[in-house]
Amino acid sequence: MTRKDRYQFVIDYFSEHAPEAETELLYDNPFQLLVAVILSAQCTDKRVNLTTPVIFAKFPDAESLAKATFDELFPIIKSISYPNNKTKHLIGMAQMLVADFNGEVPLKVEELIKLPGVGRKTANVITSVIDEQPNMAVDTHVFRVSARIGLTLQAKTPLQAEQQLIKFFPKELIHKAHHWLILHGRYVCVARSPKCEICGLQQGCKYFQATLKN
DNA sequence: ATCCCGAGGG
DNA sequence: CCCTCTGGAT
Repeated sequence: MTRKDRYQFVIDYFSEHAPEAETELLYDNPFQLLVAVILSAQCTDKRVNLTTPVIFAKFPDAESLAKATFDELFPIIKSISYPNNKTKHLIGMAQMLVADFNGEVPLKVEELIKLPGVGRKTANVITSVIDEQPNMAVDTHVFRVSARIGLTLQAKTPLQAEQQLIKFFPKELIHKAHHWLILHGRYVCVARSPKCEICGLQQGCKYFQATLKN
């Protein structure tokens, strides 16, 4: 199977079985999504979703979060990974939104990555989810699943994987493909003992074909 | 012991 | 390139 065929197989499968795939992070506006994605590093979406409503009840927008003190915010996100860093990042991020972006979330990757706590992956999530820009956020799930299936070849970094994925997925499907791969990685193609026996991608998956030989 | 929608700094 | 941050779930 050529790589192009593999991509088409994946597109056909998910178009039929997961046409509605979207983020599981809860949010009502770009600001809330940005906060949620910053918190999501090395943490489950489920836990993020338990935390963000408490934050937004007290700090509903960039202006209020910019005025928050460390000691006000830290206890709320204490049970998330890296609470120290994330507390500083969230407040700094809100302060920069107010200072440089009129309190609004910019929708350009180059501007987003200037914000504290916002790297390439987060910037790609925001621009693709909010604005459907053809950017592929490569997180741990996308990286692992793409490598297993054979969508990416010899990708050693998330950036290399991203470049391959945006080259082969049609532009208009990139923001959707991101969620296909995330959700597949979360529920089927999990890191430890992937559930190949219930996976609909067997016939197009490099990893499954390789394990068959054993 | 390993993994969860990573980012920043050296 | 490496390292650190660092809590909860399985």
